[in-house]
Amino acid sequence: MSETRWLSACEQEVWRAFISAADALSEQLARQLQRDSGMPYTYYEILVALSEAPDRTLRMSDLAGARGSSRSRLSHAVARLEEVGWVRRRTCPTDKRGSFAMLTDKGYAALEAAAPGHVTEVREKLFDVLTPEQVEHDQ
Amino acid sequence: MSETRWLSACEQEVWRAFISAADALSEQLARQLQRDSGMPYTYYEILVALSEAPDRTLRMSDLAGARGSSRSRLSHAVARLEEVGWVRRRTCPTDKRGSFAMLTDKGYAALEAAAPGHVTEVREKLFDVLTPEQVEHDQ
DNA sequence: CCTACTTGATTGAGAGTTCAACTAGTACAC
DNA sequence: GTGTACTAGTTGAACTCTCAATCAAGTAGG
Repeated sequence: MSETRWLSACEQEVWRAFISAADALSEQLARQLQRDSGMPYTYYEILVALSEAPDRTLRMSDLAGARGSSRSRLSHAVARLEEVGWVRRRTCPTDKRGSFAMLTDKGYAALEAAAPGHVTEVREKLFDVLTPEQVEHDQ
Repeated sequence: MSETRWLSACEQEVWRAFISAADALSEQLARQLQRDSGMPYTYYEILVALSEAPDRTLRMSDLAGARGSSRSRLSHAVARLEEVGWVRRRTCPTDKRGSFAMLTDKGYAALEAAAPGHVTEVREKLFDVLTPEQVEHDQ
């Protein structure tokens, strides 16, 4: 146990500004999605990942791995998404423990409907408040 | 309804990198606090805000306003914090609708115990991976 | 073969958040 | 003063997330 390296006043300021800005941003985006499209941000991410996969299908573990999500979280989420008919599960024929999640047409439609509002929000809340130099710098 | 201004491939990359980094960071910090001190990050923020207030006391609405928290969330949170004895409520004598939240000695002790681990995590996961120039730039 | 270990995924309980009521007290106008 | 609107805060239900436990299926080692 070494001594704690406390933050200087300046570091604390940077830190608090950063975390509160980041939190505020992701909260606003989550709220917009929930309000306008009835889905949490994490579900949107799942739909996006599936929509970009071949056959709109991914193994559960790959889907969990892609986002930093736990298996358990994903399992609950996909269960919910299956309830609303946006995703369907299939068991893997070669490894019977495994499970595929597949985006349904209905799910794809839901994603298509949600995307414009979300992208617009990302623009307004992130890119429109950054200068092009800042974007370049972040890259 | 105007046309959606979609993100360019480059913008999308910046955006995804940003959001996943920010999420990963705040998740790690939240996990560390929960694991080592048994409190969620939002509760830690409440304790910090109270600890910095005169008499370690704040009106509920001020406490909610300081962080971007909803009244409801704060109400539930303070109820929980009262259960574990870290915070006590007092009604406001001049406005009987109002309510004060006050950090108890036990709550202050819990905060003191949690702080070193949290600050160390902030250092390791944020400042140690940034160059001083980057910190300066962010400021 | 058969036990032991690992892996893919699910389940359930407990906790925090949100949204929409709802209570109670204050302010302001007529 | 009395009705109306607003403000402070709480409550309950629905939902998501986490953690630990569990199950089922594959993989080794003897």
